[in-house]
Formats: sequence, structure tokens, C-alpha cells
Amino acid sequence: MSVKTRFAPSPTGYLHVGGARTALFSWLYARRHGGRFVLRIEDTDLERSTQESVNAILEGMTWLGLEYDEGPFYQTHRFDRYNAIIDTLLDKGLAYRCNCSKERLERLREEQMAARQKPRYDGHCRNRDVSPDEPHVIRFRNPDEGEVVFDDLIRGHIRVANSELDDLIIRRSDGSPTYNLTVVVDDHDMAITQVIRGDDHINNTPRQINLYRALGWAVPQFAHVPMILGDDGSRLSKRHGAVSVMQYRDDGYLPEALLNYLVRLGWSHGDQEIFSVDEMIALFELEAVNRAPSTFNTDKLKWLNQQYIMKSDPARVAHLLSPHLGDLGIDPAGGPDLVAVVEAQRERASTLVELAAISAFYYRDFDEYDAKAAKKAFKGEAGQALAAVRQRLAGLESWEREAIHHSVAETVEALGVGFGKVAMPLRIAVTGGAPSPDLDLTLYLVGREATLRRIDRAIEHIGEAGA
RNA sequence: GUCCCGUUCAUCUAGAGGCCUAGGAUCCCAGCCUUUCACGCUGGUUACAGGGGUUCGACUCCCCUACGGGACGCCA
Repeated sequence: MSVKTRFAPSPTGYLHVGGARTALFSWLYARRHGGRFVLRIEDTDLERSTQESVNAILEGMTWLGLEYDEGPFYQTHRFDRYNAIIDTLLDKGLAYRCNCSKERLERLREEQMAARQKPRYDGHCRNRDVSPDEPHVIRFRNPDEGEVVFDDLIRGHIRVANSELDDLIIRRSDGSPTYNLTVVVDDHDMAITQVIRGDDHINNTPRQINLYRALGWAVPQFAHVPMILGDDGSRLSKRHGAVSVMQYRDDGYLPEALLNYLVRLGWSHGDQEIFSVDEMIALFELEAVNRAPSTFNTDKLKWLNQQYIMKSDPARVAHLLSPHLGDLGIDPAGGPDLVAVVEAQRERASTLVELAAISAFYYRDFDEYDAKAAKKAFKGEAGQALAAVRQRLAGLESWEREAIHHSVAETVEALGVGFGKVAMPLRIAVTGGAPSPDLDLTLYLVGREATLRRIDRAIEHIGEAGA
């Protein structure tokens, strides 16, 4: 049977990093085995599901490049199918109507807790033959005896006694089907071969297996991936900072960097840290996924992001950088070639937001000098050095790196000082103190006009400070 | 409370009984490189949760304890 996996989020919020990793693992498994990947929207909770959330999830999947082969399917479009299955179960006596009041259920629960027992429905309505005409829910008749055993592809052998389970509700009193029923019907109907999902579902699995059996369906394989924790060891949530995948785009991360970070969170292939998407596909194994939950670490994500900024095609980085420059009010079209700027600055930033910030000076005069850098550079004979080098730069026939370099070198020689005495003030004068590459390259990219203008400004600044 | 699952450096992880005086990566520290900042390079600090077994030998197997997480919804 050919492999088919799925990602089945409920649209009650944005796509968060935990869901994204589950989707990634599922997607990788399908790609690795030449199978198909399905996207299914589990929107049976009419109260909380929203179209905005569906859009946000779709947008996140697209940004990460997790393209699906089928779907998105919506469970709300399949109610007839679910109801048909429920009716079958009812006819066969494998499900029954229950009209227990919330009060009774609440009391039962409290009694069981008090008696140090696991709260579970007591089967009160199993043989009461509740009329279809009165308000009721439908419960699945879970087996009383025996146990459910399954081999989780990640967790291994798991066994749960049926006595631990109870008769779960499969249709609400408003007539809508519930999760545990719909997920089974869908995974069966869509011929899912490996159910890869978060391990918060591990306790649901035995119930679902009982449903498969009652319906006479083949049980798929399961793989429960551990969850992602925040830096305080609790389940990752908004209070830990960015959890929305799209937030990472806005914060200047490349999708492939996030993907690489996510794939290494809970999975490994020896000592390898950097994986292209093709490598992930070629090497991914569910068997190598860790059983323990892991903590999200932004420092490592940043390092990976920097690696990708440094090694990716500069034209692509430039393309992704543009909107971040736009956020700063900069239109790169009005200055040096953005690709050249990216090549010059790329190893100095760990996010595109940082890259934009340290590259702004190529496109516009900065507001003020970095205090520390200015203090260090604009002292002693800095003014004279700047004036001297300005003269040479102004007289250059062509504005080329080599010529610029010679101008600086000649100034250094003429003044009989160390290289830094000229280079430092010049660099700060032109960049304001922002991280920058070789001086000649920096000046070349900034251009003659802006360079000379900024040198004059620095000389003036030094004069004011000295006076 | 009951059940399920988990536990190697601060963090992500390697380790499938001897290869382990536990390896890699991030972070941190020191040094080198250097006209700034980085990148890069070199080195350093730091871990098998605890206790019992099994074994000639245990990070690896078993048990208990502790700690952590999850589930126990007419949520998914």
C-alpha cells in the first residue's frame, strides 16, 4: 500500500511552530517514501473555527513550502458521511443514545475523583433504549474487556486496558459528530497509512483503534511526535514569545532556516546540523525522532538563520530583504545594487531585520553616530586625517575599489601614521558605526557623493565637539 | 486523584552492553585573525535524575523512587 500522510489542524488560531513541525515530519515522511500528503481542516468545532485561521494555516504552509497533494478537505463538508457511519454503528448496537444530564455526569465525575478513580462514563444509558425524539447524544460502546495494543512508530509498544476507557460521545446533542469519530472516518476514507500527530493525541489512540475495529476497518500506523516546550519547560505558548510561523517571517527568518531548525528539534541524523530540504527528504526517519519533548531555543534558530543568510543565493536574500528595508522607509532602487550590498553585509546579521538595519547607511544618511564608535574614532588628529583623505578621494578619476584603497594608503603614508588612524575615522564618518565590510568596498558601494558629504559632516562634528 | 508517556552538558542532540577518561552543535568564556563589526579558526567550562538489580562489564537491559509532560470535555 502506498504511503499517505496528513496534517489535520483545527482552525482555531494561526499555524504555530509545534504544528508546523508536526506538518513537516508528516510531509517529509510522505516525500521520503514517495507517498502523498493530505491537508485536512478539522473544523467540527463550529464555535471556535474561523476562516481567518484557515487562511493563516494555509499561508504558513505555503511560506514553509509544505505543499500538499490533496485537500484542503473540510470536515464540515462531510457531516452526511459521518452521520451515515454513526447510524451504522447504532444499527449494529455498537453505539447508543444517551440522555444523561450534565448534572448527573458532573456528580459521577466528582464521586469517582473522590474515590481516587479515573473519571469515566459509567454506561448508565447503555441498555436504556433512550428515544430518538428526546434530546440525546450518541455514545460509542467501548469494549469492556481486553486491552488495546499498538506499536507507535516513535514511542514503541503502547498498551492500554479497555477498563481504562469509557463510552465516548461520537455525536453531540446538536447532531454534529465529534473529533474521535471524524478523525477515524477521515483517516480511513482518505486511506491514510501513517497518522503522524502531536503526542497529546496518544491517549485518544486506543479509543480510535476500538472504533476502527468496530467498523471493521484496517488500523493505520501511528507516530506521536513529542511536543515543543517553551524555555521554562512548559508547553510552548504565546507568553514564550513568537510561536506563530508567520511571525518568524516578519522577524526576518528564512523559511528554510526555520524548517532546518524544526527538523532538528527532536530528530537527528548523526552530527549533521545543516539540512537542505532535499537532504531532509532523503534522510528523514521516524525511528530517529526523539521520544522526549524538546525546548525551543531561539539562539540556535538565529545561528541557523545566519548560516542560511550567508550561504543562500544573494539574489534570493536580496529579494527577501527588500520588504524589511521597506519597513525602514528605504527603497533600495535609489542606491547601490542590493545584491552587492547583501554580499557585503551578509555575514554580519542573523536575521533579515538586522541585515536591513545595518545596511540602511548604504541608502541614506544616518541620523547619528554610534556613541562608542565615534568616541573612539573621532579623537586626536582624526579631523586632519579626514580632511586629507577627503582631498584625495575627491580628486579620484574613477570611483573604484582599488583607487579608493590607494587614496587611503597614500594618506596614511603622507601623514606618517598607522592605517587605523585614517581608516577608523573614515569608516565611522561614512557608516556612522554600523558593521561594514572592507573599507574600500564600503566606500565604493556608498558612492562618492555620499562619502564626501559624510566626511564633511564628520569634520564638522569633530570641530563642534572639540570647540 | 487515575491512566499514558518521558528523563545524556544551560539548550538541541550522538550513543542500540565493552569503541565513552561520553562525541557534535548552539550559548558562554579565552585566544588567534583583523582598519570597525562580523565570519572563520583554536582552546576551555558544563551532562548519563537518584537508588537498587542483571552482567566479567551498563549511558545503554530490568525494577523502584523523584521530577517533568500529557490525557481524563457534547475541544481538537
